[in-house]
Amino acid sequence: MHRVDITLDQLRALEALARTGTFAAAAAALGRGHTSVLYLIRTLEDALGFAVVDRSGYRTTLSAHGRRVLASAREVLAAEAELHAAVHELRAGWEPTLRVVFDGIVPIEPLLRAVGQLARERVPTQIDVRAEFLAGVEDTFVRSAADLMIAVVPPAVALTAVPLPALPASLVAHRDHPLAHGRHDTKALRRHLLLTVRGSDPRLELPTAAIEAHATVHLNDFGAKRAAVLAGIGYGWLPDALIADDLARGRVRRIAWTRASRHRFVPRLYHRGHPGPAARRLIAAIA
Amino acid sequence: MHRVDITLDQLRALEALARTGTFAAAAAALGRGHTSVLYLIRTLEDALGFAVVDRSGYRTTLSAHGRRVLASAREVLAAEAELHAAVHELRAGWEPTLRVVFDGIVPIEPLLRAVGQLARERVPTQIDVRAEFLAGVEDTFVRSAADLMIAVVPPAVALTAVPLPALPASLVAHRDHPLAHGRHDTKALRRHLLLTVRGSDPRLELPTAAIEAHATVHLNDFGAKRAAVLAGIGYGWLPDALIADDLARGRVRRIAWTRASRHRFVPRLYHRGHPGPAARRLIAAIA
DNA sequence: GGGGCCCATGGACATCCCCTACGTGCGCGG
DNA sequence: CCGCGCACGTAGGGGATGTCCATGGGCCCC
Repeated sequence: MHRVDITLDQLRALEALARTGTFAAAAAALGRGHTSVLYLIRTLEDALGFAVVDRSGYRTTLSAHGRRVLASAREVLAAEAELHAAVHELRAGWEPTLRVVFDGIVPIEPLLRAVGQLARERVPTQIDVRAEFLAGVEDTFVRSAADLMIAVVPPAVALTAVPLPALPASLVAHRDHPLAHGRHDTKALRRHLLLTVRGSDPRLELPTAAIEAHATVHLNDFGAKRAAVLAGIGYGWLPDALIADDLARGRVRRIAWTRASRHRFVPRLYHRGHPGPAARRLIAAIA
Repeated sequence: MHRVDITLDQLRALEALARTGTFAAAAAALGRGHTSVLYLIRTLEDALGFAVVDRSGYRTTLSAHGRRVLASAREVLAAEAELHAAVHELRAGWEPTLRVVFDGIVPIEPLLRAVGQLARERVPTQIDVRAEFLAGVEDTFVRSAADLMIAVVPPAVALTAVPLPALPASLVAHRDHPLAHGRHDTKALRRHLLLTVRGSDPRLELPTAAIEAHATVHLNDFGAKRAAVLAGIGYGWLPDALIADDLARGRVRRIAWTRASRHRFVPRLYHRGHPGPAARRLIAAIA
């Protein structure tokens, strides 16, 4: 039976032999004596079970089998080159992984654009981006030991923060909802269904925190919340960016509450002490 | 400076270590003593320039760098597995390459379907399909030492042939062409422009071979020839499959020639003495 | 506290890999 | 036609390399 081990050295020898055409030139390209290449090719053929060079003529050429093996060998060597490139970048200081968790309430385009840019530059860093909502952001940030976080809820752990553009939000209801027209006080609001995302956090300091509505519905994300508002199920805070169209077409209306019908979420970009190069690039691109 | 060599053995050790979790189990999976794995990982770290396992705890785990390297290592090992698979198939008798040249006049679907099927089965054979026309088919067949050929012109070299369904063709002209209406003899045809593909071959035994028209135009393929006919430039033979729609809509008409206005091209599948498995599969699928 | 794992080190040793030296076959030019 | 250059190939030796055995020590769990 054949030996089944294949060595990268053997594949490199095959590649050099195919590229240069002769054993001697291949050996020169690899920086070794030509007998070394002879040995490598011979042991490669031993492992493969068939010849890769045609020795029938007085000058050797690659056999058809050899050319087929060469094609696969180049794949392996290309993968090895990728590994080397990644290793080189890692040695230059790039962090191997970068986990980002962000609040789905913020516009996603700047973040994705920056991530795409990094990926296009073949940075070795594996970037893992995850969307959560409100308090869920910090939960997964600490649970998965993430590096960056874009959160609206101020986190409990100590982190350095970079403020991002504020997100105006409005307290809205469907136009057919009783609260959609006229002016209402807190007592009036309390009689209707308040929609929140994942149990809105007191740290948000929303004006509605004191309402303690008769009934509250906790939804998973703002998309579901918007759908619920559009269905007339209840009322609640929604970011203006999400309902600009709905407001313009009159499908939903701001509630004229005696306290406030507008609020500004202030998302912040949080990171730990000393971000790596990829994290710095991402921070610079977002902030 | 670090050594820059990386060995497949080292990558295999890293992969086994990541998969099993401990040096001892990795060694067992690789069928060697655990010190061998220790050695491989140590020399790998030496080559990389950074640690791949985190030895700070009392149980070792992969470091973040190690996980990143592992991802690239798996790519290399996957490429190696591909190579092994190809080698295994080649040893089982599959030919490394299969060159097919066919006449563009024949319908291409059955051939492409068979090629796609082979490719889907991850056959190691590199399949190279090339379209030519008439005599050009045999030219490239002998020049590129191809294995299979679907030709309409009978080849000069001795090959075993498999007949394929005949391709009816018609002698046609545009409806506004003088030959499109009425009955014409050979002398009448000779006064008009005969369109041919790549200097039609006498071996085709077309009835028009004796015409020796006043002027003949040699085109590169039947697509161009159909376009020339539709433009009213001349008349000539076109396969019915190509002009079925044109005939139905009356854009082109069969020429009522006193000799014949229809012809049957008989394509044949030619191959050399002993086709390999991939060639046999292709022959069976087409014929 | 002891048994069971596991990592780690050191030394021995067989194998492997590469080199030097030399031989052979072929084409080419004087 | 015969040497010369080039390229492939073999033989043998020696140093590097990879693997194993034996041993030690740390930590968890019972």
